[in-house]
Amino acid sequence: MSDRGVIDRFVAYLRDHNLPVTAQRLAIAEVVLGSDRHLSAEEIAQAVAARGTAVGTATVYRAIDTLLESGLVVERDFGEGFRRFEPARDIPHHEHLVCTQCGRVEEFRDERLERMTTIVAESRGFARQRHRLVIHGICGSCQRGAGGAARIRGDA
Amino acid sequence: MSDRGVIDRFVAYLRDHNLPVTAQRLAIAEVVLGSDRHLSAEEIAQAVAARGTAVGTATVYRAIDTLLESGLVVERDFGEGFRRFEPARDIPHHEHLVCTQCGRVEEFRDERLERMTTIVAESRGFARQRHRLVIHGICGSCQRGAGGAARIRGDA
DNA sequence: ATAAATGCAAAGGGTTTGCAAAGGC
DNA sequence: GCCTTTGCAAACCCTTTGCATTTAT
Repeated sequence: MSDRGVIDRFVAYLRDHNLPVTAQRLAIAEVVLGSDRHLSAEEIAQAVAARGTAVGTATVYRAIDTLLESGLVVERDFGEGFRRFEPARDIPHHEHLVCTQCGRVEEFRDERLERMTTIVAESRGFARQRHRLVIHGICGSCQRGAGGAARIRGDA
Repeated sequence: MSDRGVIDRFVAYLRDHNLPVTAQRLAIAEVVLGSDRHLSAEEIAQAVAARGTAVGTATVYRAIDTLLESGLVVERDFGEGFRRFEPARDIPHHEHLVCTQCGRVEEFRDERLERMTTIVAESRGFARQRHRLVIHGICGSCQRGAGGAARIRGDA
């Protein structure tokens, strides 16, 4: 299930920074790094609790901070009013396709887009740093009438 | 300053929906519809107060809801932890370029991008509804060393 | 032994809601 | 006059912080 190698890298990061390797940090790291979804802080807490080692909310957020600082996890904001987190995989950068019905998130990569953003930014005098593209639509299974659930705050 | 025509359309919308045309709604509509910036709820409240007619926070949010429903205003989420609002101009859709230093927001339009998002969505079985692209970078004046201020929450 | 992490609960920021008072139609 | 809006304050959600206690090293 969870990729041992990534956990080891997190432990190495903790050691490097003289940060204690606690059971809570490990449990949280295993959940986030082992997930292929974009988890919210609450979902992380629930998943950790489901494994038998419940942790406090503050601990989840503090562990997430550490994971973000380690670079092993990245945060996402889909305009839901809260953040989501996902393992920073080898993929250098990718865009998101979000189902407005069930909340499912798919990823994709497009190099043309990458180039295009640089050109646009420069044409307006901006030094491009990064970009973010989210396409909203209805996924295949929802189009076929599978009852969805999640609701996200509309943004243009 | 504010475009009378748009206000009239808002009044027409209110009439059409049997919603009272109150001084507060008008003041808020004039501020939002007359602005060329992306205002936060708080900024709207301040601007309205500056005009001499202070309104409560709840009223600002409720009036914004009405403006959104009327289609005359659209909301934006730049990952700052709160929403911003801008008049829905004739521009059908546009992207944003945000300065990570001073917070300045510029808009632009790109048709190729529009098409590209439809193609990508369809290739993955999604029925495209809308998309959102934000490019982060450093604007010209900040590159030349003008002290910025605003800080936005990092998102990839 | 020491410095840091944990948990809890309280605080914090943006937004929403309940309800009595005010006001448009 | 009836029904909606307003304002205030309390409630809400997500997130952060303070502090006593537990824990890794």
